[in-house]
Amino acid sequence: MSSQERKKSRVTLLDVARHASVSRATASLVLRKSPLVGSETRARVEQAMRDLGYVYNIGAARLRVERSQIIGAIVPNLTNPFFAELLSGIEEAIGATGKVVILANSGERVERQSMLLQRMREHGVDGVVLCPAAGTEPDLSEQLAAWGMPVVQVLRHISVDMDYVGVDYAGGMRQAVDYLASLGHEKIAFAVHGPFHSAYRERVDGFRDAMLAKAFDPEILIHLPPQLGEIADSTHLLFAKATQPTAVICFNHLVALGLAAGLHDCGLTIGRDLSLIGFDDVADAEAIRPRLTSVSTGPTAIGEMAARLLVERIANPDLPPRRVVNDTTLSVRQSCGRPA
Amino acid sequence: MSSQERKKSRVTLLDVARHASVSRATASLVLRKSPLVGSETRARVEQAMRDLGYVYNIGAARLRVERSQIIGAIVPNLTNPFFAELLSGIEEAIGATGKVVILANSGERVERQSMLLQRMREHGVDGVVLCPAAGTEPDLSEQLAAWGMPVVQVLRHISVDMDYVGVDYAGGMRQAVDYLASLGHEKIAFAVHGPFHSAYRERVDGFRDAMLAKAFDPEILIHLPPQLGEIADSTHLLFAKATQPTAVICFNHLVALGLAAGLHDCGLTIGRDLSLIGFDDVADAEAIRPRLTSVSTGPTAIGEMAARLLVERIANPDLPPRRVVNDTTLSVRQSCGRPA
DNA sequence: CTGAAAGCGCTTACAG
DNA sequence: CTGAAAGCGCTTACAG
Repeated sequence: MSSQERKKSRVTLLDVARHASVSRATASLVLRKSPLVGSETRARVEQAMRDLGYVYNIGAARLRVERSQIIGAIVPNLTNPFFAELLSGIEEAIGATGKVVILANSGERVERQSMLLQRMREHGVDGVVLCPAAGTEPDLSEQLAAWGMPVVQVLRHISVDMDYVGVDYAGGMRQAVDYLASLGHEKIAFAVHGPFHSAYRERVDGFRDAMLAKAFDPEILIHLPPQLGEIADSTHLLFAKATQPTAVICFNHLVALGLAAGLHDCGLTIGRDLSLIGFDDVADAEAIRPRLTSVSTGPTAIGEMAARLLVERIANPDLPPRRVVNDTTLSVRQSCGRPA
Repeated sequence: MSSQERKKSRVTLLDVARHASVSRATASLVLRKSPLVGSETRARVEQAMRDLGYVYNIGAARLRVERSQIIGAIVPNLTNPFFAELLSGIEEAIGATGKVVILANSGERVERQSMLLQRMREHGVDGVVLCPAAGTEPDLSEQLAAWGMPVVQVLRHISVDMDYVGVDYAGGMRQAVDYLASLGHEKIAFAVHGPFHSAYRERVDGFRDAMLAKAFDPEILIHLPPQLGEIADSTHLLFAKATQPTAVICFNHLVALGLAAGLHDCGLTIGRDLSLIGFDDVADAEAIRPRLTSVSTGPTAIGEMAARLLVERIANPDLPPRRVVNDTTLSVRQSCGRPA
């Protein structure tokens, strides 16, 4: 079928109305399932739609009502399985409402993020779920407000003026530290990496607070490079500080994977020579041996929740800003033992 | 800002035109960077756009020209890191053309996939990149053609009438088998799982052909359950056949991860007691110890290629259907040795 | 280069 | 329940 034929064969609501011998207004009411239309008429119209192969044109409808049924989702890194799970939760929940999600990857770049927001705005998205790129200025929030763009921040926050769905990183750190302390550990390192943002700060602060609460040295922070392969090869950094840790908490799933591999390379046995706790608990925590004890943050559920909040926000723009902070759970598996 | 104020403050092209003392037509030409407009006029119009905070309304434009600048991407499983990388390639390449991608997850369910295609059609997508759910009937292709919907199949194909971008699974199998044979292996198992589709068939057929070419027994197929945890616990199935394999090729990355873990649980050393080859080579092949020798399929590049083909197809609907089949590369690492 | 006009496919009062 | 009409914001000939 050539594109010309296609264009000619476009069936409109008026065609449907004529075929069913009703007015266009009535056909439109049937389309939107209005109770104003009698069931016999409705059936006739629906039959006409089938007969003619009618396709609803949301774009045209949108021009009248100010609602596109499209929402945007911007994440800093699609390749990270953690964000993939987040996205999967967003898509699931948004799809369930009959809407559709435009996906974009900011690649942790602020200018690219601006461009994407602008593009989404031109597409008339009803709102966006945003995991702000590291370095995003707080005043982005004012711009978005000036645009009248409903947004919910997810996992990272830049402003208290916008909805936020995230996780209780401090609580997670406490769970990890308390658990290690119960095993007898006192010299606990926190292995971090990646760019600086609210979730980074909350994890580090949470770690320090949890350590201080136990009167442990809160300053054993190990800075690791961003790439998976490089992390494994940087495992020696764990032992480069004055204090030799007997346990290490990982910033996230990538750090845990990398260190697990690196420790193996060093000939060290996890759980015996050194205890290891993961964070963010993505599916393959199960695939590491020994199985990785991990603080679970439930990215899928967070994505669903963020989507739900956005839908509410769109329906009711004047709601005060909300914060939803999910609890973490500690999944005890086999990577921690008593200090050597 | 209330939603009412927002509506009132909508700046249209006509406002811009008046502000710049030109006609709406001229303003429209400036918008689309037509060379017909003089540079002085152009500058005045652009200034007016800035002054007024004009936002281009793609939806309205779309109603005139039959092009939404939206494309759809449907994958069977977002959570699988392999598909996340694919998607990342698609998003990247589509974004580079200024278009936007609507993402959806079929969850490997055919009816859901139909619903998603219909929904995307109502949104007027210019085309879709589809990784068809297992069980998709070939006649979906006819329906899509009747719709006049440009589509490129990716990774899995259901019809020769539509563009396809995939990987040379048979070639990959040959690489794996030949490599193992060069190490002295003859009893090689293929560990499969998941639903049936073209990529499944091509891998299995490719495995058999490669084995037959070496005059090895081509029938050591091990069927594993779909979930990561269950795979590890099913490792004993490798040894339940009459012939005990000395090496196993994994259907994909999940199988490789699961079996690596399971073999560890059985007290077996990979590369010494049993050789293991992965397939699909996602990032964490590096995180397994020993490092996993793997057949790389490059999902990101495939996503980019599929996006590029779709853009071409949209521009030129009458092109004959094309097939792009990427070569795999064998990444030799440390999980294979000589037979025990 | 510009202006006036038609039209894309829908929704929404409004009068019947 | 129905019909006629206006309008959402843009693009596209067309005549100047």
